[in-house]
Amino acid sequence: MAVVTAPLAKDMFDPLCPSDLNPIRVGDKWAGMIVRCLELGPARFSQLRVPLTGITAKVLTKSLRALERDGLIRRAAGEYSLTPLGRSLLGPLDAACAWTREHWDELLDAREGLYPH
Amino acid sequence: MAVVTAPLAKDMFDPLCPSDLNPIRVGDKWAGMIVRCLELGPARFSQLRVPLTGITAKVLTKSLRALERDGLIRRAAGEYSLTPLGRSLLGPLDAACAWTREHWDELLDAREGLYPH
DNA sequence: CGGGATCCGGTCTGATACTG
DNA sequence: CAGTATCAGACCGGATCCCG
Repeated sequence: MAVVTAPLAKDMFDPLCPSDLNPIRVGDKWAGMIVRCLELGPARFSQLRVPLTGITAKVLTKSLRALERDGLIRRAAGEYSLTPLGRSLLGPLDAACAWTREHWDELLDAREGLYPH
Repeated sequence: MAVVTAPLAKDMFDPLCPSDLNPIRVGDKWAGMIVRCLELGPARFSQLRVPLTGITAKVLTKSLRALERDGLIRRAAGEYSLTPLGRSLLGPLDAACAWTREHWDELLDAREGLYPH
């Protein structure tokens, strides 16, 4: 796969999205988004910080280390990329995202009243 | 679906299984297992405690409340059961379980050395 | 039986400062 | 640039006791 040199979009993820509603998660809070970012190609630390709005260096470091420890990503020459194992995770991750998109309104309805207006 | 009167098995889940290795999760630590239990039919509080080895009443209560709040389970007449939304979650949950089974040895290898012997 | 109240130790988080 | 160190506060699951 070719290296993507285009910068990752700032609005790749909606920081206002109440993603805590999603009952399906991959790793910690950020792991799923990190995998999504790396799906497009290797990226550097500071590149990853752009779409992951509001993440601190410490937390990003911790998430990256956890993913590395679990064999899902690899670090080489200052760039992070998915391992084959990490890439294989994209399948179930897509399934989870599809489910969430499909049932998003039901999830919101279930919590209706908890988020007035 | 008929009500399952047979008790849930004590060894439905392996308490020694290092399930923290699984990068895909549904809700909190227990939510996935609870959904699995209810897949077989409605169950009561004390029935659920049997396969969920070691769970305390407080934690089970909290998990059940969270699942109820999110519209995945419903409580009626002292029995918990899956809602249609909760049942629809079984698809992606199966996909996640399949991925984990398929890559379990790779996950263990990745952490090799962290668990000596 | 089905929880609620309380306490506690560990973890996670954010902010800030510092470094190779 | 790519982190590490540190500290304070929030949050977490687990244990224990209690209650209708």
